[in-house]
Amino acid sequence: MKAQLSKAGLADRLTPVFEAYGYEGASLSLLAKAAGLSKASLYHHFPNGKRDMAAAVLARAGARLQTLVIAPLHSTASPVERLGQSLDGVARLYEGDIPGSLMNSLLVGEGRGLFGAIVAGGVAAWEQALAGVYEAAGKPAAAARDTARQTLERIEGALVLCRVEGSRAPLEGALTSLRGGL
Amino acid sequence: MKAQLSKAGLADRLTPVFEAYGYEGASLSLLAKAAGLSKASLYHHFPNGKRDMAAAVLARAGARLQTLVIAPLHSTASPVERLGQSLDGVARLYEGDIPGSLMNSLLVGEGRGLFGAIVAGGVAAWEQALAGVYEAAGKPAAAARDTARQTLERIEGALVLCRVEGSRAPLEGALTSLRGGL
DNA sequence: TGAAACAGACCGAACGTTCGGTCACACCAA
DNA sequence: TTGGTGTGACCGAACGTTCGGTCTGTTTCA
Repeated sequence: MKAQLSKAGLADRLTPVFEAYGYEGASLSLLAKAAGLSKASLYHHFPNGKRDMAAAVLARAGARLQTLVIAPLHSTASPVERLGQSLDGVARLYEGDIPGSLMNSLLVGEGRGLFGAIVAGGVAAWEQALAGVYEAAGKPAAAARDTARQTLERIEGALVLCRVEGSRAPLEGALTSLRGGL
Repeated sequence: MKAQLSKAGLADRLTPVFEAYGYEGASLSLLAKAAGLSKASLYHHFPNGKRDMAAAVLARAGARLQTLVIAPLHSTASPVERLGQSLDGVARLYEGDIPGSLMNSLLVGEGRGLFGAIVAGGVAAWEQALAGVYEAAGKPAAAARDTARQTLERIEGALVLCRVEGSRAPLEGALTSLRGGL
């Protein structure tokens, strides 16, 4: 038998654990249970252990960010449509009843030294793409950068508030509000 | 010797550890080193261990939030001045080269179940006080609530970006921008 | 002298990790 | 068609380490 679960599928199963518990909080026991495998089997797929698992999860999240959120910003549609599709992508990227930001959780504690640079790269790409759309919508370059930064702040802040309130409402509210911002 | 360090002073020393590492990541070794005490001595001050320490740190942070950020919102000054003083308080509350949100770090993993309700209470009080100022500034009640929510999102989001970028700049930028929002 | 403050040594449990080995299946010569 | 061999997926059990937490004191000062 070749593989009951692909590496990507495995990463998908591990994602919610890292998202909810952070790098240090995601114990091998929790990860094994989420994967439906033993700890030893996890090492068969990720020879370098937890670091490898988190890296795979982060790579998967980066790919999803790229396709769901950033790619729509570069499409040929009108700026308003591009922003709308990208925000739809955000809603799909952060799914679930209590959405959590992997980027946020993974940067608590030890994870910051390990994955900080990767996360920073993804965020920078997102911010730049957003600024491009706002500029295409007619804003001066400096104002477009400011608006892009504000958009990121509001999305990430809303995700924090989602965890505080234990609800999806803050994210949905922020997205609705942001859609009207252009 | 009665006490080389008061409980509040001790909590202040423990704060950066919880802030940077979260609840699970903050090990007793790290906490003891930060306090300048042995693990056994920490248990003298906090009989219930890590839970007590985190609770003390959180209580201290709540008190600082109250005096630095929320109290100014309730003063007799003009709405614009009240907001300005409160944002100054935010800058002082989140000090340091790479400011971190204790509320955010502490809600990753196990901490959410332990302290989620306390944090949610503090945030709700902050949001309500903000909405009061925006309403006093002439906004309709619904719009005031929306603006208050947005302000919180931007501050918390900026703190996330501070950790991503390893810099204090996002917070300062957001505060400057928010000051101009009234 | 009595009590508070503190620390070294220690505990069972859980941590991340590794090892030895089982199992199901693909492949191939007889 | 069959039996032997190879291989990748998988797991139980254990590794050494560190975890949160406790015990038995010694020091310090009113």
